[in-house]
Amino acid sequence: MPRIAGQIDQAKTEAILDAAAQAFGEGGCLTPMDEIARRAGVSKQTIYNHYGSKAELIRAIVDRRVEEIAAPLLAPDAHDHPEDALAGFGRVMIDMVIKPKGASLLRMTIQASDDMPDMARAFYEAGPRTSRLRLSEFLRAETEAGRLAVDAPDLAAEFFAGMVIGARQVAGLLGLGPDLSAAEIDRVAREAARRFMRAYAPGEA
Amino acid sequence: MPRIAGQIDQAKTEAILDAAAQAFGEGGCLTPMDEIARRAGVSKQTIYNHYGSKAELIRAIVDRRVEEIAAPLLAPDAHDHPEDALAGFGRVMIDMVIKPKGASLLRMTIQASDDMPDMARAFYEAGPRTSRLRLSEFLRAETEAGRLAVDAPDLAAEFFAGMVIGARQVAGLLGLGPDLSAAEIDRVAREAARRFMRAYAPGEA
DNA sequence: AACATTCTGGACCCAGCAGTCCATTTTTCC
DNA sequence: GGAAAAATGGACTGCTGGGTCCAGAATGTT
Repeated sequence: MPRIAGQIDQAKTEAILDAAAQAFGEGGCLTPMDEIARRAGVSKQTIYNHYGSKAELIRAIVDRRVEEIAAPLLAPDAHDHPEDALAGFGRVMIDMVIKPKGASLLRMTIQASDDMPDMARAFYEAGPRTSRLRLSEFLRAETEAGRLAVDAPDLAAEFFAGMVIGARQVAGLLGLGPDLSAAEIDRVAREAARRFMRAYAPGEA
Repeated sequence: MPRIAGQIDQAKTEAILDAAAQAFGEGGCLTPMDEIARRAGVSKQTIYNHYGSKAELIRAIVDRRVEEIAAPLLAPDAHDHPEDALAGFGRVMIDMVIKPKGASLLRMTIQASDDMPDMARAFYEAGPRTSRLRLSEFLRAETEAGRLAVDAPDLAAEFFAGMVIGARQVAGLLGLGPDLSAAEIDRVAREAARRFMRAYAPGEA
């Protein structure tokens, strides 16, 4: 058997995926396949050899990006002071939303959600949903440890996530730049954590 | 001069705009013009008599919807207890984000933001931006009156808006239903207001 | 009644783009 | 070197959808 199937595949597959992710991120899902091929330095036919259709390609991008982006979003570290743990968690969330990779992923998913509602749901579960769950778990644990007084962890997690993300997500979706430096990210995350601690401080009737 | 120009216009213009807004809201901006014509009970040519192109039609929809939707978002009433005022404001924000009109408007604007960045910016200024500003103004006034202790009103406004909106906005953009009853909206808004008050309560070092 | 204007509906043109086909070249294994 | 698989590139198909054109009908004005 010549050309052991699936060895060079891997390399080209990656190249195609990267090029497509970048192109779709910049120009939206309406970017023609010819351009993807051009950017990937690959013939159009080759794309169709690896991915059967544009829809499958998009799905592959979202699938990969979702795990890659959700990875750094670990549960807050319970060994820190809760305020520091929250601030760290907040920083990662802001990063996720602001960085081109994260922003364009959401953009793509929204655009494609009409034709593939299942993918949209999968994205939501893997992304926003799990981040809230992890945060909610953390809040519950801290409450049990007496360092916080959170009665409704899910809602509180929603609150904190909303605080740090704010309008930045929709601004990004509208193509309005990030306009937030690393220092500002840190400041926002810290302040959100501080205020959240106050809102849920234990030891009040 | 026969057929005084611009009288029957008005009625048809409205019909077209309504039909288009609904159609685009449901199926996205990719909905064909033929369907708009069909829904409006109007010939395609007539649409092009009123609006020169699809882009202009979209722009007209966004322009009208933006003011119509931002209208109920008045500044919180300073005569109420601040917590009640905030809760009321929060309810309106959630409504805005959840209701089909608001959700589809944002969706449309995002989809069209590639081709018309100026419109996207105008939407952002008229929508999210002004709501934050009004809230921020309110917080500043309440702080001066000694009922709150907000040091950074803009950031605090961002926090509160984020709390009430949370992930509901992106869920809506992904086509995942509202799944929030009027009672739940009220509960979320109240709880957010309560926690916010705690976070920014005056009289602490 | 005569006329200007708009509306209708349906054919029509044209561009862009997903996806296919194919003759030719390259790669990799035996 | 030779055969099988895969890649190339470029022509090609087919469809969708924006926008136009036009002949005739409807609606008004004078």
